[in-house]
Amino acid sequence: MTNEDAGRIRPDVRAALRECRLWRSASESAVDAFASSARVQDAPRGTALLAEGEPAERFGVVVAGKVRIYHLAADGRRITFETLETGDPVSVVAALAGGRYPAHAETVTPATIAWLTRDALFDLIAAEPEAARDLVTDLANRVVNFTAVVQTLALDVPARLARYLFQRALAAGNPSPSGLEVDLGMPKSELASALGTVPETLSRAFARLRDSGVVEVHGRRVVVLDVRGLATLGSGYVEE
Amino acid sequence: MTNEDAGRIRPDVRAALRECRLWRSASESAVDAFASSARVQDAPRGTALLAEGEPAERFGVVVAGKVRIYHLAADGRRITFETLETGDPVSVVAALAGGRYPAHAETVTPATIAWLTRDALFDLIAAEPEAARDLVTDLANRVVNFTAVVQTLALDVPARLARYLFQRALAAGNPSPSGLEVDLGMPKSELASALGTVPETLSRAFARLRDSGVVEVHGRRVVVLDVRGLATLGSGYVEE
DNA sequence: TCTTGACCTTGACGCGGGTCAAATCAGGGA
DNA sequence: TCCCTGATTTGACCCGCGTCAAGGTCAAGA
Repeated sequence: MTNEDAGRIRPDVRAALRECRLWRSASESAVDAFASSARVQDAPRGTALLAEGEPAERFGVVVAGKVRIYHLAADGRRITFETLETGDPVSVVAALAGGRYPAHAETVTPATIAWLTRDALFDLIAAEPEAARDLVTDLANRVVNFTAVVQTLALDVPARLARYLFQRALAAGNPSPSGLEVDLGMPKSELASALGTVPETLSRAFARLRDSGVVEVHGRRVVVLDVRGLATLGSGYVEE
Repeated sequence: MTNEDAGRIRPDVRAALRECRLWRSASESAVDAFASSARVQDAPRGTALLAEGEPAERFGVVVAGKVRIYHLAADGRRITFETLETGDPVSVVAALAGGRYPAHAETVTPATIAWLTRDALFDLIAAEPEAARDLVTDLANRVVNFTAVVQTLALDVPARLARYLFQRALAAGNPSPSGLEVDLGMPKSELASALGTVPETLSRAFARLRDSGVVEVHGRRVVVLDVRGLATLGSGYVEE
């Protein structure tokens, strides 16, 4: 780990902090002050950044690279909660809650992390009410998302996959002659983990969707032929 | 629903708002101002307070009674997220996130709810930085709790039950000759829903724990004979 | 062309647990 | 005391999915 001189803020660190949605409305000077308190870590791929159960004394912001947040179940199975990229905060909720880290974090690629303290963040929101509002809104959205995750886990795997593809198709689908084309952007084994299952079961789920005629699968590229059918299989939420 | 005159704050409403941990550090005057903006609803048992999917325009605080927060899965199964009592906030995260309610809420007993607006809460935390800190901490704790819920759902039902009984035994167990006695305080069918299962499976889980010799079951009263064994079945976390 | 290895797919099998149905139990009222 | 209603328990059955094992595909490299 490298300690940065407060007087010299790395441009990539400043940019990443500026991009972080937790304090989007904060002033430039507040972010700079914040950035100058950061401790920057450049880590190779596969580095354990923090371990579940440790006291949560600090939090991070991803400056570059990808970071995986996951839980190791008692039987050794790994549940991936999320994969973080530039500008995303790492374990900020644990640090704010003041307890212990509820999950592990490790780098998936070579990555740079800026580490900050809970108190620095409290100072920031005390000084800038707009930032407090950003932070509260973001935390509230996380809770809502977790609620959705719990609900999704009640669905079977094909439905979870359908819901995932539906969201991806709407958010990042490229129109093509036969339908919306989605690039998974990760190995299917990775997707399986993100959906809370294993590659074999995911493979069968893809086969089901293919046989139902709602998607075509070509390696990592998936063509959604029937968006509405996909939404139905994913149990509703056609709205919006 | 009854609109309260701003000049006359119902004492039970004031007390409930005062008790709410979201703004524990707020001044008396701030809470009174907040309380005077509340709209109070006295609802009989079984009243639907809000429905999943509706725009989240307001949030509530339970003044009296019990409120169940739950999700209806596509197949009609009901998943109870939590049961709220006096001083607990209702759907405050949805209101803060500004989206739609992620779950249903209904009264389990006759209940009184004080309804408040998102803007009133933002005004409160803008005026009182300490309250902002309370709110942020509480939201962060909710996220951590949800993380724990997701992890718990990865366990089988006997393990989930063991974990639940372990926590209850530590938090509210009465020493008795043979061990810690815990009163479930609800029908087993209710407990089954809270643990994400059905009464039949819960009954079998109790039978497993009984046959293992870690608990005795007498209706709603459970005597924990072997706290350590219970913790082991619940997959660890003996610490603390 | 022949490896080698990463990734994906398919089949067989077992277990957990949800569902249906029936038996049992518990409490309240006439 | 007897009956009725709701809660709880038990047994039988089925389905989803995780696991183990066996290919299959593809690309890089010798």
